[in-house]
Amino acid sequence: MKVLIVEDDQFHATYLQEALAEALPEVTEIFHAADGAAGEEEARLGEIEAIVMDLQMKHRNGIEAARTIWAERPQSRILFWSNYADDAYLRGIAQVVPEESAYGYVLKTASRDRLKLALRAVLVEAQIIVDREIHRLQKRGTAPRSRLDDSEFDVLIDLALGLQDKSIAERRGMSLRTVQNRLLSLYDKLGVSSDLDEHLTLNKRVRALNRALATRTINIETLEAAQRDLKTWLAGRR
Amino acid sequence: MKVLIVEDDQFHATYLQEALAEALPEVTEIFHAADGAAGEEEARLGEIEAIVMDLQMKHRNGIEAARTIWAERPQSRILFWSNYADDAYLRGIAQVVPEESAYGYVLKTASRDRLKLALRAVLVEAQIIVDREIHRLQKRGTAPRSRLDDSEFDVLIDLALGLQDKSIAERRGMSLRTVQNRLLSLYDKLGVSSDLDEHLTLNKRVRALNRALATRTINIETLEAAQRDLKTWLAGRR
DNA sequence: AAAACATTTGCGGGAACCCGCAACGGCTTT
DNA sequence: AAAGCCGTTGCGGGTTCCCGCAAATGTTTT
Repeated sequence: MKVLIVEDDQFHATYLQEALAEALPEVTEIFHAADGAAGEEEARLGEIEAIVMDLQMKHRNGIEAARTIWAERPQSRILFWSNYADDAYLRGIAQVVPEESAYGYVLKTASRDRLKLALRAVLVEAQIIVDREIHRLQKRGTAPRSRLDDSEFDVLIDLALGLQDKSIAERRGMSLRTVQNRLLSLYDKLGVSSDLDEHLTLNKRVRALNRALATRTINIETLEAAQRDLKTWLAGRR
Repeated sequence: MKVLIVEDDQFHATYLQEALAEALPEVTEIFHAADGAAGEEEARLGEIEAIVMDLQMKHRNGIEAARTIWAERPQSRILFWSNYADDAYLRGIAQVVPEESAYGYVLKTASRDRLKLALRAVLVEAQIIVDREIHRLQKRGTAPRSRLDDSEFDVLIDLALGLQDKSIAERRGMSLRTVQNRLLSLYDKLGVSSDLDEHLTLNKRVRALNRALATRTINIETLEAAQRDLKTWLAGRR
């Protein structure tokens, strides 16, 4: 079996390599790429369908790389290995993972045993496994009071890019007032006006973005990717 | 000479330890702490004045730890060792570094030689040394078109927290209109309306925060720290 | 099929925001 | 001292935003 490691930190890459050798004796070859673009290339050339992928990398991040890899070989198994338990990453992955594939999400702080377990479960057994840590990120009470649904999330993205209500309505095919309804529930779920002093009225729009970042509902990579999407949408609209 | 390493990633900590041993034979003892709070404690108990500090750590980040360490022993030399070339970090450090101390900023991607050089320059020679990488973060044209001055930066922080014009004016002791002038120059410097489609009008407030994040002028740690500052200001205002 | 409930949409109004214009300092130049 | 420059402040008006109210439409329950 061939496995590809996509990871830009040298230490973590060698650690992974060792764990991989210990956990999966059936592995015959280990390839290594240091960023997303190189990872896509390696996977294509080597016809590799078992991949361990770091998420935050310089030029092209792990989710984007995964998207093109899965587009070419939907049955690829990918284990994401990340520093952070950001809900934003999980959401990004959920949007690109095809039906017939397997994936996993392990934190870099996980024990070696747990990593080895995940390696076997995803790469060999083609199971889906997600670190439980991610589901309880209640640190400092900074969790949204209830999970955003997809349409709310879309509006949040557009808000975060700086679009105004009218443009969001046009882009998402809703009426102006419906967009505003979504915003209201966003403000509620993100806890925009709950914390801090109650006599202090805030700019809800900005505060919503602030809270979304603080709760790790979105992160900077999300924003950068969303901006690229917006650009292609704008280009196709004329 | 005693040196303290504050770093929560085990691999990076041992790598640092090796580099330290190679670069500085005069080092007699190496201490290690895995997060900011523990680092402050170690420095206090061990009376250590030569420190290598990671910036992004779970609970208490490197800048906050540095602030309390420097408050207790202003002559401490601290070498910051970070994954990212964010202007936000440098600005944060510049705000807490006392006159009589030395510090440095090295990226984790720097070569071992450069790291060793920085270790000697800061910890032994008490020089100030900053990785040049930070000053040219023009990647994808995402640099502010001109550097923000301190008062603009203050307003940016307040904007990012979600304060509205009136509250910013009160907090910073300016008139409403002056706050708005600052905002205008912020919008200009951050390139709020330049990119994307020119027929698309944006919500400037949110877009400003978006751009400030994209250009690494501020980051999530900045926001979290700023929010704590705001809370104490609110508490002291009644 | 009727009733109960949820979601979408339009209308309207008060508040906040963006920003041009002009007056008023304070500071430097001549 | 006069003139010129720059940051600050007030005023006013056009836009956008936030959101209550109520009608229309869609969905589930009985």
